[in-house]
Amino acid sequence: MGTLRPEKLCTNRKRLMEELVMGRDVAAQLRDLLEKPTGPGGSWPASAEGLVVKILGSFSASLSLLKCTCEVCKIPASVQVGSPSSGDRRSEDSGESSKRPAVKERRGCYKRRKTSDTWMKILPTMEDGHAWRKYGQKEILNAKFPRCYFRCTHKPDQGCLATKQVQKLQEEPHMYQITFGHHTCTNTLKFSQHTLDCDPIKPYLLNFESNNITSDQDHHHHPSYPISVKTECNKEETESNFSGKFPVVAAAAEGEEEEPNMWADLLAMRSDHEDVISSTTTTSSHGLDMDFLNECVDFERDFSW
DNA sequence: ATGATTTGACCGGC
DNA sequence: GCCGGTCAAATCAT
Repeated sequence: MGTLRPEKLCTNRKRLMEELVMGRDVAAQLRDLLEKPTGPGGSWPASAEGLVVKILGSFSASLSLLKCTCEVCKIPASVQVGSPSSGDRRSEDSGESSKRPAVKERRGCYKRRKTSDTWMKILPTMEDGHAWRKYGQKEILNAKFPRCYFRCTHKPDQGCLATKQVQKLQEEPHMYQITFGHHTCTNTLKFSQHTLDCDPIKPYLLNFESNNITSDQDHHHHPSYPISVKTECNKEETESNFSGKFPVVAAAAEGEEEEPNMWADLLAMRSDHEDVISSTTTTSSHGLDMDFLNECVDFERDFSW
């Protein structure tokens, strides 16, 4: 786990909030601007682009700061979970075993993959830009929350063997310990394994700093890094039973209290690029929506870091 | 109807 | 033998 000196952490958080508030204000300005009639040919005034640049710059700085405050660790998966062999034993697993009719013979039906090609991070969001399909959930010894298992949705069509394991941290339920496997599919929506390995946020910083949201690169690097504090489970009654659907989507759909769906509008502005939204995870293009900013502000206000 | 999720069983590594 | 990862039928959601 990375550590940061408390005073530095405090400064970073303050700057983070300043950046986010500024971004929010500029976004509001942009909203007002976009509500006005468009210019000839349906184009937006040049000042809109300036505001967009400002917003992106603000987010870029914020993400940089977040990068410092988030604990992002690179621990070999082989040592990822301190699971001392001691501890309470679960006994229900070996209970009555014939509720299911005639399970077909599965002896030797699969090989457990080596973990050498996996890597673990602790992030505030489950989302990583890939499309995943949940295939299992398991209670883990000495862990309060179950571990969820996901595989790449492109396994059937591209044979991608990537899997990821997501587990809420016991101490910090809004943080997720995520173990990634390597993607072999070509449908990476946001960033490659390598870039994620270096820094989960960096690709977006690069993109932001390009200040060119309509460039062709946007096909693969649109500024929608799903950093969101809305990482709650989709079902309240099963706090640990989150589904594979990314919560940001729900967050965006829940209805904004004060801000319209500006990011949808912004994306629409770039809609001359086909089909940015090509999979379920791209619905997280709302990931940087106003809810996030509002929550950050609320979070800062309510929570003494 | 189809695809996604849930969940108990199965399997392999330690 | 225990524990965690995976399978796959059942169930749910759209």
